[in-house]
Amino acid sequence: MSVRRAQARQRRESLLDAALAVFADKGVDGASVKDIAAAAGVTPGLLYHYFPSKEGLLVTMLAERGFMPELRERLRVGHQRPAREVLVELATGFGRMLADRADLVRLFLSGAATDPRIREQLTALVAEGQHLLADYLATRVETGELRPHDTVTAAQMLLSAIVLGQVTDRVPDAAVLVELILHGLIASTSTTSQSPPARN
Amino acid sequence: MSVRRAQARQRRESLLDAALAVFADKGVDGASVKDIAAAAGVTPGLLYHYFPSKEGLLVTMLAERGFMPELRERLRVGHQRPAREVLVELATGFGRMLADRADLVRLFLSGAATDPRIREQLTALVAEGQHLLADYLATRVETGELRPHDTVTAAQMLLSAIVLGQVTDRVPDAAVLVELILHGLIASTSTTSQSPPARN
Amino acid sequence: MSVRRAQARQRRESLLDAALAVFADKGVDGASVKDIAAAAGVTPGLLYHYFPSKEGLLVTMLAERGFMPELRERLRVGHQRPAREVLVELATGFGRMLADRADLVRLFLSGAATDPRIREQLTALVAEGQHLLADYLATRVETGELRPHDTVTAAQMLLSAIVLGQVTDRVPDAAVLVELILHGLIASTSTTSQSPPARN
Amino acid sequence: MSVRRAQARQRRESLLDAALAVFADKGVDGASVKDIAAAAGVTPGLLYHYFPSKEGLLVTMLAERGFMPELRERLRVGHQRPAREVLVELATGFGRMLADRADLVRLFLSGAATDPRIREQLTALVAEGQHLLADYLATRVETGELRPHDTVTAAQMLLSAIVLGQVTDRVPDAAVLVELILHGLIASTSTTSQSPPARN
DNA sequence: CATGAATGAGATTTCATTCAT
DNA sequence: GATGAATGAAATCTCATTCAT
Repeated sequence: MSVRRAQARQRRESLLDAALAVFADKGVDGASVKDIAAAAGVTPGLLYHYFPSKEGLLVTMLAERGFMPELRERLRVGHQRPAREVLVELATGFGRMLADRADLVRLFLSGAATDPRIREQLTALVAEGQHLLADYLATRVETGELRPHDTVTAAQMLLSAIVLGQVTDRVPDAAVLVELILHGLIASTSTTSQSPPARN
Repeated sequence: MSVRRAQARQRRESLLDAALAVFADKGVDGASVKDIAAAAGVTPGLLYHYFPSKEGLLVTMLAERGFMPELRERLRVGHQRPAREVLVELATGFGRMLADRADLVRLFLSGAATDPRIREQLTALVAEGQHLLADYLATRVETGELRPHDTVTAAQMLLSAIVLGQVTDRVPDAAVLVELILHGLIASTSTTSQSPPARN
Repeated sequence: MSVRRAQARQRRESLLDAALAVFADKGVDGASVKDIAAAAGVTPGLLYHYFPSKEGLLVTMLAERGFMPELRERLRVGHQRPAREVLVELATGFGRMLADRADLVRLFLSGAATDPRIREQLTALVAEGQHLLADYLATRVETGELRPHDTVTAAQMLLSAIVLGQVTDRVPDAAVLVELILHGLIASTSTTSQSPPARN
Repeated sequence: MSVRRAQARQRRESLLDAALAVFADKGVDGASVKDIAAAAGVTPGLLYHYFPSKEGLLVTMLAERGFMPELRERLRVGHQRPAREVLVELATGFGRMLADRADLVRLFLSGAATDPRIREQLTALVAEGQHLLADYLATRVETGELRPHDTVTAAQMLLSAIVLGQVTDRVPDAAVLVELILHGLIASTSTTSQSPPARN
């Protein structure tokens, strides 16, 4: 009985993986149920035992294979550590994550135009990302490391540059990016002289 | 002779317009050739007199209705005017342009995932945009208004924030954005002289 | 389990039969997929479950309904029996076979002009036919019944006359044909003068 | 006025040539009017000034570009010359002609199955060819060079071998072919022993 | 659980022919 | 004569989904 369950879960996972791969590769509309089933090593009919429809498979896949979990993990940075360190780390890691999951990135891009569900997820994703990063920035403002500023917009700037850089194959250098950002964020005039903007 | 030609050109334009409208409305895959032809007041067959395929129509439409011309116009900013003024103006205008043509932005992004020709167009677009803006920044560096810096990355940051903001419906405030940017760019008081981390 | 399989095979056969009938009736281009499906009592879509395309159906049909098996059977003649008897029998039977399946002959010839796979099949068929007949002739040379000669060309002559005769509706008389052939092949010396069986 | 006429005739010829080439290349159904017009360097519309329809163009082309004239020329052999010489010459020349006009050969083959007009032409062609050759053979019978025999079937054998050889890329050697034929036709008795040209 | 045969609706594309210019 | 825009009909093929086995 438990074996059955395990097999079943396995199948489900296979299908989700296959769905991600094939959707990313051919786009949501371009991918046929047959393609996905084949990629998962099953027959089309079986897909309908695990998911109600192609649509349902897409939704579930987005929920279970989405960026959210990893994104949260990655942005749960130590709020006590200095900004430059944290931001460079984050920019690097975030960029790498996007590169690692190029599948999903492509899918989001191609799907955002067409599919309201994907669009929604993308928006939520961006919102959450900005929010988490902005929160961190706010704590650094409180410590006095950073000057008061519109942290959400600042977060947006950083993340946007990384995401779009990924998409257009013009990945910016993390250190440079952070350096540029920081010189608009650090709260002092003369402080700067104490910390000669290095570049990793 | 000329009348015929003119009418033909007209038809072609109609088809491109219809394509833009219908693609934007239903997505590339969701839009049928029949839909587009109907929107242009034409039989589906005629579409193939003017374009080789649905895909070809999409590519051509993006090329001819693309942002390039307007982008160039908009970035051909007065190189003598001060940065803050110019950048706010540009951020505002650029953002508005994208907003006005949100359809196109989405089609570009989604198409880029599928069609290499569209990806190429998009890449060229981004490159050109960054290049033009970076050039302007460089002249301001020369005048001493801005400190030496990696102008390309700076340009990318500004533009990315606007574009992605558009896509995710989180348009940043132009003034705020520029203010943030500038505080890393302005060749302010004494700091800069001490730390001239240039690249460009 | 087996029932399903059997039914599926049955369907496939139906489609092949229908293809042969309809192609023969209307020509390859004149026959629509719809026609063939209808003739098989099936919806057009199903055809693509069994065959990759109309063209693929044609190729497969020619391969599976082709002459090869029967040809081999027919040419596996008794190598011990005298030439005249064997050849007349063969010419008659071969001609009859072609006549019975005139449709197939025409499809082969016309398809060979278009599809390389069909051309290949046809070439193999011809080669095999010549080879088998030539082999038989060679054994008769060894027994001394026939004089040494280019057996392949001789085989080609006989078979060509029958095939082309079929295509152009000018089927030659088997006995006459063989008689003509033999009088160049028989190793005798003066026999010929004794039996001048003319016609015309 | 005469210039116009000349140009018009030129156009017509171009179209016929183009039709032959394109029909042969793609088959009658596979060739579109647009293809043919393009191959002739004109627009589809113009084709309808010179011919009533695609069908009409085909018929006219077959009539004006058919094998008949050349075939007749080639078979109008000197009836006084000895058989071996004439037949070898003829087999060689005929084979070469078919090779030179591979276009037409292919068209006849592919079209014979579908198009009754082409079928008809092919039949007529073969009939005429056999007739002409048979007539020659008959005169040689009268001179005593050849023994009495079914000259039509003999002619058919020779021509079939050449035609099918052409089609299946197994062109037989003209000399060998004629040698084989002759040894069934020559009215001699002991000749055979004098010239036992074997091959195999 | 799992298969894969079957369907029906619809999508893209082709094409011979006509005719205003 | 010559063009090429325009049409309408049809053809090939795809696909999500269902269901008997």
